[in-house]
Amino acid sequence: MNLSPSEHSMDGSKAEHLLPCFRRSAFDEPLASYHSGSIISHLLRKTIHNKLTSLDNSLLYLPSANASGFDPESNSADDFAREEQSCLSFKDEDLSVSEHLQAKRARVENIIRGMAASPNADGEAESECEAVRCRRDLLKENKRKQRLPQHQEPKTSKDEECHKLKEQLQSMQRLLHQLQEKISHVHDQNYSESEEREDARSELSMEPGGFGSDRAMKNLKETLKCELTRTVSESVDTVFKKLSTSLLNQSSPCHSPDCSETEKRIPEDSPSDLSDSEENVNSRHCFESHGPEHQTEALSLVVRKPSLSQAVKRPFPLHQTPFQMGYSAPLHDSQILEHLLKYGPHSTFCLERSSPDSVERPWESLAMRSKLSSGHLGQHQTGLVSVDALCLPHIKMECGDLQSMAERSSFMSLNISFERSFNRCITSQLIKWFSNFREFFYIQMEKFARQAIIDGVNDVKDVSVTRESELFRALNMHYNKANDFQVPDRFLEVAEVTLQEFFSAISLSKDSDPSWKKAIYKVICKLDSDVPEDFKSPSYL
DNA sequence: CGACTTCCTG
DNA sequence: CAGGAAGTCG
Repeated sequence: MNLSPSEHSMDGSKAEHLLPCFRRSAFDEPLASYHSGSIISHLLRKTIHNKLTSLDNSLLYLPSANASGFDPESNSADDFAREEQSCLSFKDEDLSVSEHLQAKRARVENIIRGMAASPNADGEAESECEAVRCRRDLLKENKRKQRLPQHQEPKTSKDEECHKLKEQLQSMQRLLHQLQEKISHVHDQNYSESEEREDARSELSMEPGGFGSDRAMKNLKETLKCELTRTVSESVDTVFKKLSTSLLNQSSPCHSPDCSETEKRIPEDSPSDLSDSEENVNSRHCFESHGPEHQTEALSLVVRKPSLSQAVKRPFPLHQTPFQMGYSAPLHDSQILEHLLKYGPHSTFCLERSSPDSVERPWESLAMRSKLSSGHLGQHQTGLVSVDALCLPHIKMECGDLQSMAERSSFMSLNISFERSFNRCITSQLIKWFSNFREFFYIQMEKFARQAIIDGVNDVKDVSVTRESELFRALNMHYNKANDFQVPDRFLEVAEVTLQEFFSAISLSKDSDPSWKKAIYKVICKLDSDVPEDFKSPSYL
């Protein structure tokens, strides 16, 4: 059976409905390929984009918001309330948007609180997530209150909520105070320095000056940005280490004893094999990270393991810059930071990286460009690749001077807690995404297998997956909407095997067993690929 | 018990 | 895609 578009119900509109986040106008672009690296990169781009957008706004906003003076009882609360007012809309028709904003806000607040926490307060980071949850619950509760009669609200819980909210406010206030002090410190330092320089320059050229405060603010911003960037970078490292490990571990969903052998040995291929081994040579992706820990495992379902393995490899030598306009000369670090300040961390700035590898992978630039039109990267995207996780590790290394400056101003201590909370959030989110991707794959398999049975297919040999199959289109819409890469034949093979497994199981009514899918998972996980030796080498550390 | 996954729901 | 419940594993 060939699940062609005309034969099945999974038409484009339905696919679009299923995948609102990947919606695009053209559904009939030529089907290209999957590439796990791009998938990872998509995920991280979005993640970092979101995180940095939130963080950027928060970090750079907080000091100035209270520049007029710190008043814990009024200013912060008012600012908080104003922010609440501006961010949240409680119009009925905007409820979904409002909830979304609330969730975002909760994350931001979590991060802010993380910064406010003392470096030794391990428990605080823990409680921060709890606080965010409480806050989110509170927000939901408040919405519900608007609809319900007031007397239905227990007074005790209300008091508790007020107490929690107050604690959060106080925490934020402490943070604001700290930031204010640091601002004034940096400001004074830079102002006096610039004054000296200005005096000297005036003597020489009589040129009027007065850029001291601007410079101070710029330095401060750079410090903040650098710290933020560095933190994000390290967070991404951590995420990838955790993510790749976890996803490989769960690549054999079956936990039955007879599966142990499979779990010990790295399977050869999997439905995650979105590229075959040959194409995998080309699968090194711009988003690659590094870390102190040895990376030995990789994604299984949605993301090809070897690709992920390469995803944790440093994409470029330390002395090289990933920021490059096309293949032109690398940008100076100051340009990078300048760009970050001007256009934000998620702005379109970093194009193809300059690694010699990219020459071997002309598709990369193609893939990057294709993202332009795909709309994946959000409405703000106007260029190619964002300044995001792709480049952050590099920024980290290049801004050592600013970093030390930040250390001197004790940003490090704040940063530790910040990182911790941040890591937790971003990790869980990424894991969730990959989990969702895996889920989608199997859901589609089951769905189309059932459809085949309904369509009267009797022989499992008649079940096939081709590039013309509607099943393929559905998957491609999900994983490779912009057709960033050529889907390897191997993926089709694995998808077909999976579909046949589902078909057979359902045909034999095995789906009456609650754990009937485990047997299928067991088969599929054996199709996983080995982790490349390169990936295990110390050079990936 | 923490980390993760699957399943379900919105 | 996100959140949560429930189950699994080390």
